[in-house]
Amino acid sequence: MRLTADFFNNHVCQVARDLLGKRLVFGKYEGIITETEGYRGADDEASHAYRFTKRSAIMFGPSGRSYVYLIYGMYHCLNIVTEEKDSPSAVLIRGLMLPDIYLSGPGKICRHLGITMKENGIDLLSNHDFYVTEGIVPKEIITTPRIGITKAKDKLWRFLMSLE
DNA sequence: CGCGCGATTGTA
DNA sequence: ACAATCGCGCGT
Repeated sequence: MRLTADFFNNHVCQVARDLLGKRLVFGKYEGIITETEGYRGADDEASHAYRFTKRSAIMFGPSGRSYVYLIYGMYHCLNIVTEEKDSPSAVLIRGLMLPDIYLSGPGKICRHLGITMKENGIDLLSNHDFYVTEGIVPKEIITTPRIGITKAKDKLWRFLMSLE
C-alpha cells in the first residue's frame, strides 16, 4: 500500500525513522530503505533549507515530493520532503537493500537507479513509477549523528535499521 | 560577476 | 589522506 500525505506530514525525524523498512519503488527497481537522515529549516544549520534558496525551495513545499540535488559535482542525492507546506524539511535516503545488491550511501543509490535532476520535484504520492509503499518492520533501529556535515553535528538525526 | 566549497565516493 | 568535478550561494 502506497504511503500517503498522512505519513509524510509529520516531524522529519519521525518520518525518517518510520521510513526504515519501507519499500522504495523507482521504475523497475524496488528496495527496502535501511538508512535515512532528517534535515530541517530554521533550527538546523546543516540543512539546505536553513535559508530559502532556489535549490531548497522544494523543501518549503508540500510533503511527499522528491528533492534531488547534485553534490561534489558528481553525485546525486535523493530526499523526500516532509511536514506541512512552509515547514521546510526532507529525509535523505542513505541506504537501500535491493534483491541483488545493497546500496550504502546516497550517491551510490542514485547512480545505480539512474536518479538525476530530472527526478527532482516529483510527487511520490501520485506518480505511477516513483513512490514508497509498506515494507517490513525493522528489528532494531539505531540513531547517530549525521554523516559528512560540518555544522549541527550534535543532532542525532541519522537512523539505521539492522540488516537481515 | 567571481570564487570557494559541499548532506560523496573511490583510490592511495 | 586526498582528488574528482561543477552548480550553488554568498560576497563584491
